[in-house]
Amino acid sequence: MVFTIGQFSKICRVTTKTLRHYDEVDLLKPARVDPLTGYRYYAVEQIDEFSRIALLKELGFGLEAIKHLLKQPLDAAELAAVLKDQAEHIQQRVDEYQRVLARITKEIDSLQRGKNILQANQVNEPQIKELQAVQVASIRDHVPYSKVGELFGELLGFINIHKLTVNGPGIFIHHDPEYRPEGADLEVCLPVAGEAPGSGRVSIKELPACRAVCLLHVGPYDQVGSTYAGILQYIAEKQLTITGPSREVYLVGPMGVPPEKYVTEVQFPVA
Amino acid sequence: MVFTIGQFSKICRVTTKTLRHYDEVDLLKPARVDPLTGYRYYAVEQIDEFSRIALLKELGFGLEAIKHLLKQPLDAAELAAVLKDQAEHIQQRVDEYQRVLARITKEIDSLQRGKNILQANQVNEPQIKELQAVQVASIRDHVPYSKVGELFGELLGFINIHKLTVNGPGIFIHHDPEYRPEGADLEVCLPVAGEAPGSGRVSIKELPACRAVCLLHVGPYDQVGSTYAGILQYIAEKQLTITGPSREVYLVGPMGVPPEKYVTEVQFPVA
DNA sequence: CCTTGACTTTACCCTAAGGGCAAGGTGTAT
DNA sequence: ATACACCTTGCCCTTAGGGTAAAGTCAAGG
Repeated sequence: MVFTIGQFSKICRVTTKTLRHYDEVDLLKPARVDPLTGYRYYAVEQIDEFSRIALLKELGFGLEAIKHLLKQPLDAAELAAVLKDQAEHIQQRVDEYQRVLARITKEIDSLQRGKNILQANQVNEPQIKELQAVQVASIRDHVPYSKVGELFGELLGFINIHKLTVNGPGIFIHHDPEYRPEGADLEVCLPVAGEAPGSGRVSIKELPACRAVCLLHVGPYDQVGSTYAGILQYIAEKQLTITGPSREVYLVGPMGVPPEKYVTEVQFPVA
Repeated sequence: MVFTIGQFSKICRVTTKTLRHYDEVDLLKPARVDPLTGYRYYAVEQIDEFSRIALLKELGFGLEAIKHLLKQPLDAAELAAVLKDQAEHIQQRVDEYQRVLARITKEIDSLQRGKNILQANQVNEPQIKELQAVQVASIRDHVPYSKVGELFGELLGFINIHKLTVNGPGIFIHHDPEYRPEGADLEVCLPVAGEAPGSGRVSIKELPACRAVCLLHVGPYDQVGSTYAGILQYIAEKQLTITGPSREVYLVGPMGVPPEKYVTEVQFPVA
């Protein structure tokens, strides 16, 4: 008993296009292909073969994965492990979407309180952001501000030695509650990927996620004061509470561009 | 204040590739493009423009949708409606994935009871399927079996007149509890898409979803008896209860192929 | 003035799972 | 012989960019 592709597609309730695709990717080859005409002919047993593929597809596997799963037979325990793994992947997807849903309802909410998200913001309006946790290499020390560049150099040396990868802009944390012209309690951080032990002055740690009021500062650092003032005024207006030391993130920093082009984001953790 | 694409990408925490892509699809064009070099230059205000795009993206909108959303300003009520609509779409995705999750856990379950899904089935082993609900045009009448072809012809005429589209194989429902050689209580159905009133003998209705024991029958109809026997034996073995009239689905039917190539699926609704 | 290195440009191919279409060959029935 | 349904390959399309290459541009240092 053998079927043409059209008949087989009706039996399996799929399009011929799909069957040709499966042929092409070696997932389900026809039992016979006429060497003269190229016509594909499928055998009855392939109905079952197809239905196993369809089952795996309903479980969310990709064609490549299905191919491997069908290639060599797994015993029940192995298969169960694969399925559990798959379930985890799907669960991650679900979690992602549910975060998105939460964000949407939050936005609808704030919309009804009169904030239209799509309205253009004033460029220099502070914004509340949810900062994500990030792994960094960091050095904390009491040094004058002018030495900050050297600390970043030290970090880069450490990162090179330990073969880590920098994956984000430099961060500068201001541990002093008030301004102190020299010997301030400073911490410089570079986001890194990879594992390494801290050593000497350098430690590997995680900057915790937090909510923060953020404001971009464009231009040289000597005018950063007004940006701080802007944030602090915003915090006062909204009656927020500062919950940690402020950070500066060097988005476009002193390498390669003149000071007027520096871009720094100033962040104050708040609740 | 104006930035090159690299600087702007750092400020916005996004790759240059993405910015070029947004340029290409007219989502975010640089404030100025040097006509000689093609260099893109972005203005400070575009940081805000970008952040609105990023926000919408976090809400799960596609780039095309974002473009339309940003093109003409919506008021709060309209925007809220759009967001609710979007939330519904996302919710559908979540539901789909959760159905998949349910299927996976079900399969793990049956795996632990010793059924390996990936094992090749006997080709003629009955299977339990969840049949989906489907809208059909149908005629029910007491006629001899030999007139069934004419009933399908009548349905096709109706479908042509009302400009419906057939979107599935013909279905034949056996309303008699036992065999009756003539004047049996038969119903023939064709799955259709579109809306139309029933008229005369033809009615538009929905075949309800159900669980059914299914078995393929390959070959001419006069040997269909053994297929019925196979199903009924299976039902008896598994101690299932028949919950409705049996159906035959004409997967590869009498049009264009000789009787030995007919493929029919026999289905018995069970609980 | 020249070189160097960082940065930028366009252009092409890739992703997953097919959908749509066109031009041309094939099978079967009348 | 012809009509018509069916089959073939081939090409382009979908999302949101990623990767790479070859070549042009920018600013700084010698």
